[in-house]
Amino acid sequence: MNIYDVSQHAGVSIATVSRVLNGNPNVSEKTRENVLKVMDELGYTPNVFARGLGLDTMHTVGIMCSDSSDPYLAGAIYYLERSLRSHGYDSILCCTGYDLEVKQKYFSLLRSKRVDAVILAGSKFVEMRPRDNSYLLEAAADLPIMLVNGWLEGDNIYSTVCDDRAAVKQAVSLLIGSGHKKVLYLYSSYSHSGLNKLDGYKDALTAAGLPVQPELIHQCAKDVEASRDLLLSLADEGLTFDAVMTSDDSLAVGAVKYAHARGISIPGDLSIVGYNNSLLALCTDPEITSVDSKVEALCTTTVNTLMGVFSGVNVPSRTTIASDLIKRSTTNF
Amino acid sequence: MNIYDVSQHAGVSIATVSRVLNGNPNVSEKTRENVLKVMDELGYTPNVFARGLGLDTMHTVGIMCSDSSDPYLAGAIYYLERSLRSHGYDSILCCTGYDLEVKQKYFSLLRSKRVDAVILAGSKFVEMRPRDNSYLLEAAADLPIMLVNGWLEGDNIYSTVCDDRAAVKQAVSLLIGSGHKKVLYLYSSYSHSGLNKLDGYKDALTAAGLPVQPELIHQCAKDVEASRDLLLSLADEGLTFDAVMTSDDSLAVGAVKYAHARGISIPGDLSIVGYNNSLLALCTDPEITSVDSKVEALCTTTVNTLMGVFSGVNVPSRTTIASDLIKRSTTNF
DNA sequence: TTGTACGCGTTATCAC
DNA sequence: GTGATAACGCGTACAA
Repeated sequence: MNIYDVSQHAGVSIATVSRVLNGNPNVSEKTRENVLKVMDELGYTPNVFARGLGLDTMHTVGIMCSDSSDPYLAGAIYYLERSLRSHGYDSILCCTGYDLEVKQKYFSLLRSKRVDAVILAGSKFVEMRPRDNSYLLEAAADLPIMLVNGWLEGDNIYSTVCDDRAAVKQAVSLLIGSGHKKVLYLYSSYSHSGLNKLDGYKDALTAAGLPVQPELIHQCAKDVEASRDLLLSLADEGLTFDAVMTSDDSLAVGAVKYAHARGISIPGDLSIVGYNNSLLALCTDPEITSVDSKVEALCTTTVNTLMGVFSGVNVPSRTTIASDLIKRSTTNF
Repeated sequence: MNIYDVSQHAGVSIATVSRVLNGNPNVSEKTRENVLKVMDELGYTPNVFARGLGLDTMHTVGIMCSDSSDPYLAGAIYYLERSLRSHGYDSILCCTGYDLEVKQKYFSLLRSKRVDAVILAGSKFVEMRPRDNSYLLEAAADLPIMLVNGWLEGDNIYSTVCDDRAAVKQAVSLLIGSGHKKVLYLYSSYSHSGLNKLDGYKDALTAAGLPVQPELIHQCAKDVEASRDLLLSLADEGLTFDAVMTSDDSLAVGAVKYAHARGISIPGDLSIVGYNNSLLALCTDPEITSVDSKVEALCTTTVNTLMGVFSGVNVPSRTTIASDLIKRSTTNF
C-alpha cells in the first residue's frame, strides 16, 4: 500500500497524491476530495521512512538523561515528551548513566539516528573540564543541543535553567531570619546546578554577615539512608547545627529521619529544607518545606525554544526560570 | 557523505562498501580494511532513513505508558529502555494519560511510525469491556504487542506479569498469622493487576477462615493525602482495623501518616504493608514493609521475550514472575 | 571476490 | 491544475 496504489485507484499521478498529502494548494477541490476518499478506503498511511529519506528528518528528537527513574528526571522526561508530541515530534529516550564515555557513545549513537535535536535533561551533562564538553560543541554545528537545567556556552546550544542560586539563597536567608545560627548544607553533586546551589548558600550567609564554615558543608550520596547516616555521624563527632538546607528532597528526608532517630523536634530544634518539591517531601511527618524547581516550566520552555530554533526565529541562548519556595512544616517561617 | 563517496575514495563499488558495513564475509580482508579506513577518514555514518526504507525497520519499538513520572512506571521505562538498547533497539516514548480515545490515537500514531513492536507499560492498557481492546487485537496482526504487568489474550500479544494475587495473599496471611483480625484493604485501581491484588486479599481471608467484610475494602486515589484522609474519616465513622494492606506504597505512606495523626503506634497497634517497594517506602518512620513487584525482572523478561519473537523463536505468550516481600518496620513479622 | 542495476516510497522540480 | 521523472542512500539479486 503506497502512493502508487492510491494514485492508480484515484486515477491521478503520484504527484497529485503527494500534493494532497502535504496540503499543497495547487489541487482542485474535486481531485483533493476524491484522493482523500481513496486514501481512506484503502487505509493508506504514508511511509515515514521514505519521507524521512527525502526530507532528511523524521521529526524526532533525542532525550538523554542519566537515570530516568530519578523522580526529578522522570518528571522532566514526562513534560518533555508531552510537549514535544504536542508539536508533532517523537522522542527517542536514552538513559546514559553517569560515565562520560558512555554518554559520548550514546550521544553519537543518537546523532547517527539523525534526530533533529538532542535534549540533555539534568545537570549531569556538562563536565568540569572544558575539553570533556568539546564533543557537544562540535556536534552543535549539525544540530541544536538543548540543556534542561544545565549550562554550556556555545553556538547552537540553548540552556533553560532554574535560578537555583537565588532559590537556595532565599531559603537559607529565611532560615537565618527565623533565628537559625548554624545552617548545615548537604549536597550531592558537583554539577553546574549543584555548585550554583552551594553559592546560593554562601550568598545567604555572607549577606547576613555570617562566616562560611567548611565544617557545615557536606557532600553526600543522593540517598535517604546516606543522608541520615552522615548526619548521625556528624552529630556523634560533636558537630552542632540548628537547620539543614539540602540540594535534594531525598537528603532532606534523611535529615528528618536523623531527627527522629535522635529525638530532635522539628522544626523546634531543627529546621529542614528540601529541593525539587517531589513526592518525597510529602511522605514524612512533618512534611518538608521544599524548593519547587519548576520542572514543567523548564521543560515546556525548552521545547518552545527548540521549536523557535527549528523555525529560524531568534531565540535566547539562555533562559532562567524563577523557583518557588513551598512552605510546609519542617520550618517555622 | 554517502555510500558512493566511500566507494569512490576506496576504489570499490557501493556493493562492497555495503558488504563491509553489514559484516558480510564475502570480502577479502584487504579490501575490508581499506574500506574501513576510508569510512573512518571520511567520518561516514550510514543513513538510517535509507536503510529503514529498504529494510522496512529502523529497529525501534514504541513504549506506551500512562504517566512516566509515576515512580513505578518511571522504573519500568528505565529498565525497558536500557534493555532494548542493549539489544540494539531504540525506544520511542509515548505518555498517553488514562483516556481510552487518547490511548488509541497514540497507539495508531506509533503504528504509523512503523515501530517494530509496541510495549504497553503498566496495567492501564487493558480495558474492562472486551470491545475496547479490539484495536490491540487487530493491530497485533501486524506487530507484536507486549504487556508489562497487564494481561490480554490474543495472537501475537505477550504478557509478562507479576503474581500480584499470590503476593498480596502472602502478605495478608502473614498479617493474620501475626495476630491481626481486621485487615483493611486499600486499593486505587480496577485494572487487571488491581483486581488480582484484591483477589489475593480475599484468598488470604478465606484461607484463614475469616469472612470477607466489604466495609474493610476501600478504593482510594493513588495519593498520600487521599489515603490518609480516607483512613481518618473511616476511623471517625467508627470503623476499627488493626492492619492495612495497600496496593501501592503511596497509600501505605498515607496510612503511616494517619497513624501519626492519631497517635497510633506502628506496628504495635497498626501494621501496614505497601506495594512496589519504591523509594516512598523508605521515607517514613518507621519504614514500610512492602511487596517488591520486580519491575526490573518484568522489563528484562519482556524485552527478552520480544527479541525471541523477532527471531522467530517459540516464546510463551504469558510469563509470570514471583514477587518478594521486603520486611521492614511497619509489621511485626 | 567484486560490480551493476534495481527497488524501497517519498518529495520536489520541471514541463505542459 | 496536473503529470513525468529525478533525486534521496541503502540493500541485494544477479552477473561476472
